[in-house]
Amino acid sequence: MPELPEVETVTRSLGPLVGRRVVVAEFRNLRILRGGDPERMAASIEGRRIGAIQRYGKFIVITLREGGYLLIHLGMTGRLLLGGAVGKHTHAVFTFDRGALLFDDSRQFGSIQFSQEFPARVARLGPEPLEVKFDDFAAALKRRKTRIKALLLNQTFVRGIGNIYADEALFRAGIHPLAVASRLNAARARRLYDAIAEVLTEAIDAGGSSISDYVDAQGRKGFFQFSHRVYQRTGEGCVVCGTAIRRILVVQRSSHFCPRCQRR
DNA sequence: ATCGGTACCTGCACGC
DNA sequence: TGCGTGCAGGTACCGA
Repeated sequence: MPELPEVETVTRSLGPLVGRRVVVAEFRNLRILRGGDPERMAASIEGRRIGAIQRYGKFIVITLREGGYLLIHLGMTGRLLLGGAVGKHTHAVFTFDRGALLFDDSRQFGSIQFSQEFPARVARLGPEPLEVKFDDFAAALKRRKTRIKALLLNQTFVRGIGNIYADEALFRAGIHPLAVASRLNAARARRLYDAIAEVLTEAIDAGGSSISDYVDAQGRKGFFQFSHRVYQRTGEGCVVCGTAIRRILVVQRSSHFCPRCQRR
């Protein structure tokens, strides 16, 4: 489900929570908790009010007005829902003075963490792809010998790009997923930089990609999946040249590309 | 220091 | 109908 555009959409849809006071924090599955026992965590959260709700890459950081931070990652299948029924995969429930927030995650790759200080996991991330300067992006590319697809997925390089948007950006830039990052010339670096900004902006405007069951906190689906040009289109014709889209594995992840538009 | 492979979990589509 | 296989938006950890 959630890469930068989806997490951005979810974060925006959490707006109604700002100013609400947490009455009860209930953790029903401890696997998704990071650091610390559930009782102490709940005690730290209960009674505090929601301040800013911000996205850093694929992380959501909720600042509590009386101190502390709630860090939420949606993993592959995590959802945050404003209200609704507790289900089989509901792992946390936050009840507010008005309304409730449920954390649902069938694969349990997501996580919730409380920390008094600004979370180190977020501090370690690379820059936002929509904020990084081209010169810094190009210079960082030059320093890395790994394949470009792997690098785009590396959250310490840029934060927020996942498998869908890596493939879509590489297609728009005409770059093969196995191209070596340090060997991309300035023109190709520029095309990639622009393609990343373009695809992420379009996807945010579309409310993200709803591949299976992704919805924002108010249950709304995104529709950027209808604009995917290569992702999960293996065997279908390229929208530019008609050549069949191919799928290969790069660092154990599916990579979809057009063998004609994205030459090595 | 950087890189690639693997583990972590559940659900679904598919072929037999 | 059921069973096995492969695949799925994620990160963290391990060894080379």
